[in-house]
Amino acid sequence: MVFETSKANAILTILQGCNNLTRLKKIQAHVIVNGLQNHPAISNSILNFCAVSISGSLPYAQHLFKHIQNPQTQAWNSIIRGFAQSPSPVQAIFYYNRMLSDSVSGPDTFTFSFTLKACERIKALKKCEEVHGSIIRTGYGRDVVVCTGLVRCYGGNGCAEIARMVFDNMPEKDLVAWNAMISCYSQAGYHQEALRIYDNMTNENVGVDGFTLVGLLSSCSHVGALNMGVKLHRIASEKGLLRNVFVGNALIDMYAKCGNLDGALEVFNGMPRDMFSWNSMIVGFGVHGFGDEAIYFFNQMLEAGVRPNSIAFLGLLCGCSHQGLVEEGVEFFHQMSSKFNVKPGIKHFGCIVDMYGRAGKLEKALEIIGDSPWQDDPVLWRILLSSSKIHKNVVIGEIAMRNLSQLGAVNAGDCVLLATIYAGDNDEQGIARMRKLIKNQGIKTTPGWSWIEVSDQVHRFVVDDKSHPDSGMIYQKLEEVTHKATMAGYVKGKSQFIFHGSCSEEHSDGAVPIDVFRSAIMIKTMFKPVLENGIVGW
DNA sequence: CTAGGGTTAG
Repeated sequence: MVFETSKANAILTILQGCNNLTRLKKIQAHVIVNGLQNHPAISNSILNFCAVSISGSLPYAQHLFKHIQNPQTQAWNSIIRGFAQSPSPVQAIFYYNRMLSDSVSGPDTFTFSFTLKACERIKALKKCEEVHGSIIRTGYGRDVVVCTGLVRCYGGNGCAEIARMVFDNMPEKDLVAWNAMISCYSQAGYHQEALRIYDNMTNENVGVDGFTLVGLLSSCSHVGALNMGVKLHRIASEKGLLRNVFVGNALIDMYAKCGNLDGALEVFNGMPRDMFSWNSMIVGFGVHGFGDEAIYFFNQMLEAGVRPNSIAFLGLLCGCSHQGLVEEGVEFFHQMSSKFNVKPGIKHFGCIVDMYGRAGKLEKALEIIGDSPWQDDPVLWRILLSSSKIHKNVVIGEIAMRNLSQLGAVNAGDCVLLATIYAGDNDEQGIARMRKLIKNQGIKTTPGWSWIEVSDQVHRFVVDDKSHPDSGMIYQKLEEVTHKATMAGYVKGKSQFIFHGSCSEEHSDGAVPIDVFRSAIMIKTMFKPVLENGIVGW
């Protein structure tokens, strides 16, 4: 077929600047008038626009595709790519299947990339494996981009080990490939591995960019690797990446999770902000018990014109709960749905139950559970049970336990909690009942663990852990710290009150000397598993 | 000249 080159080129230029469907259809009419509807570059360009562009139309792309007699690889790629990024990625896989079975055009690197994207999004592990086979058979197994797609696809399907194998077998790895491996580990929760990848990549001269830092920082937040985080902060600063919102947000979150709220604030002040930035600040202050600050940032966010979502409220309510700001918490809880159109989830109810519970308003807490759509979930009852323990309330404690029992959700921690309540009431029979319950039902305890970062290494440990070579020295130091804290007013078993500095009868004035606060944080960290399982003295 | 990698809750 012969086409008029000058006209075809003119139309192609116009097509490149096209940004909406109505205009495209006008150009298309022009194409037909000039007999260019079968010009390969033009028909591909039109199809690609409809399939891929945000202002295109996938149904229309499908319609066009149907009328192509022998679709070439590029046409298949357009339609597969379009569906891979659409709300229904399965369709991309249907087209891929049809391409392999019906078409003479074979898949290329683009086909595999787009198909893998679809597999990743719909979690089609079987298909991913099958595509992997085709990739190897067709000789694309050494392509960096295709392999990066495989790494992501396996990673997103919960197969981090296989992702790692694909990664290790790549003949050459560029920065994007390294970043994909890091974020794969980070998102799968293999934080130590993510950080270790960074050590390997520094030897390879591929450099570091914002993507690298975001993945690594996210892992630092999760394992509390503050020293490492600070090191990454310095790199971000050197590379001029502090005004990158993704990097900034990851830094804010890292500092906040590690308890360095000043550090979080410093980053926050020097960058453009989005919803993530505000949420990280609110949640950061909230989970560390700074309710006033959480409220302050919440209000600032509203002033900045950012609409709060459910996470913002989670941080806010958590802060109110931990600081004992009951009135404020209740007010925000109501405003959630009435003013901001955010539906409270189970965790928001959990905050409110916890808030009333800590404040000693156990009947109110019970009422909230009754009014919530989550009476069939053990979580709220368990919060009520631990509130009952704080306030030594046998009646409500037993109600909570009865509900847990009816749900078949009783665990060892629950029994310990109720037993502690009985102990406060000198109810020997009650204690014995709980002891028996644990024994008879064979309810297992999962040991809690904690961690501490020494230079760049994060050490994990459990209760009574003696596995560390320096364990003798460690326990000696712990003894020393505990002694100092006790001298300053720390009471064993009451650390959660000291930690939050308010809302308890023992420390009702809320005035806690700063060194006690620091020690309490250390003790809280070191005894975290003990406190959470409530095993002390059991 | 159509590819691949990013943050908050749990």
